[in-house]
Amino acid sequence: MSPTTDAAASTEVEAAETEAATKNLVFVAAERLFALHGFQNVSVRDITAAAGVNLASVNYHFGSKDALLFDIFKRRTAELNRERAKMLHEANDRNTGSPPVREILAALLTPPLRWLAPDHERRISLQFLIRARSEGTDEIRQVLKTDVSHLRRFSDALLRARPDLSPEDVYWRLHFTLGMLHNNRFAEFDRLNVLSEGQTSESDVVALLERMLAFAEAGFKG
Amino acid sequence: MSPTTDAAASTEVEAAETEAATKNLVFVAAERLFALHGFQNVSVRDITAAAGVNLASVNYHFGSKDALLFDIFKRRTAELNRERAKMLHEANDRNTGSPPVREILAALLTPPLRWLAPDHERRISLQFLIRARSEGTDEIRQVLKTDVSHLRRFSDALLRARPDLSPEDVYWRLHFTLGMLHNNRFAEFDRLNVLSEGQTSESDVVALLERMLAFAEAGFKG
DNA sequence: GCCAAATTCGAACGGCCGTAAGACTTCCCC
DNA sequence: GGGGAAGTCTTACGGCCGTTCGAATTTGGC
Repeated sequence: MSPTTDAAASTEVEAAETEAATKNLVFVAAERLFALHGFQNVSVRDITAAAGVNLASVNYHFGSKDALLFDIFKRRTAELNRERAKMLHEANDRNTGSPPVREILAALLTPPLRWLAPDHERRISLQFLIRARSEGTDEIRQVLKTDVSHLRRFSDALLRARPDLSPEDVYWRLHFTLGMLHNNRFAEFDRLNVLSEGQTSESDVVALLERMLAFAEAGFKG
Repeated sequence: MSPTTDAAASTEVEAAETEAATKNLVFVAAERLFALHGFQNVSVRDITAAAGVNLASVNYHFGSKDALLFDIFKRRTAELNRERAKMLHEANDRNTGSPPVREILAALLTPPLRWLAPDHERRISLQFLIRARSEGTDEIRQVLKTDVSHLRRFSDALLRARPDLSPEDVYWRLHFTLGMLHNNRFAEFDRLNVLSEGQTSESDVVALLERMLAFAEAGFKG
């Protein structure tokens, strides 16, 4: 930012995320590059060049490249989980007793699929999260393995909705449902378009959510 | 192999794969390391050290590290697709008219899940394939996107089994089913064990196949 | 047993990487 | 407006990377 500290500059509408300027520039540029090309294929120099900041900024503001990745992962995961928890909570309020399976699954799948919409502000964040889940550092993988408190909310809810199922049944079906979700990166959509010879114009994420919900709910019905 | 060219050495049961000795050592070591640690995290030096061969072997026998990866990918993909095609063919023979959905899905899922068995010779190959699918080079991703002839066999079969479904329905549900499958790397199993607090002793792949088939079949029933 | 081709080997090259050190600038509070 | 903290900049270090080259060695046909 140029040294013009005019008071008029405060009229900019750039939302709340403006704590340290360059720290945020790095954060956003890194998230985008990681999401598009993968962690290992993006260098610190790529990030700082894209952000228009100095090379040393990453290590100054985040400590290391690994720590930067972990920072992005933690923040976006927290955001996504917050939206999911809110929807699950609302489903609980809407229903006396346990919500039906479909509403529980909707609370799990709707937030990430909303993010996936072409014009959504968090579209790149979801791509980042999906990638970080499989390509991330050992630290990230450790968190995914050990911190299951978030998922437990959903498995508990599903167990209450379907007390006839064994916990193992619920865990596996939840696992399958998440597999369906995590498979939705860009390339796969393309494959779909090739398979269907372009007959489908379904970049419409709402329709995709409906398909996924129907499939997963049927899987739980069995 | 030591220079003992005894005729008795031919009694070894090492199957067919013995064309160039070191070329195969490199192939096997690279597949294992790529599967366990990812393409980017394994150096040519790691591979040749694990294989017990000279550093230059990779470039001499395969041309480059990328070409080595692509070579492994091509061979293992062909093997897997061959087994799937065989099962689909047998399902066609078993049934007059079109095979039921379950048998088609079984032809798709059984081979990779068989490979996943703890003592199976191709266990590491499947981990490699799952990893290459998401972390591979642009060349691999290009093949996955454009070469859909293999998957088309299955979508065609499913369309014949369920002529009431639109092609789009079939494509998406097939996509979901593959997502369930591709999500089965090692780490995820661990998460399952944590979630279920160790109550499940289900490293049994047969039971996993049954669960996946039931879930996917139900998804297609809807 | 010889020769040419195929393979293996040791060594090194150029390049990009993450990170750190130190000088310099900006900001803010007293 | 002086001074210390916070941030930015330039520069470079050490290290690992994929690949290559020419020499040494092994192999296979005659």
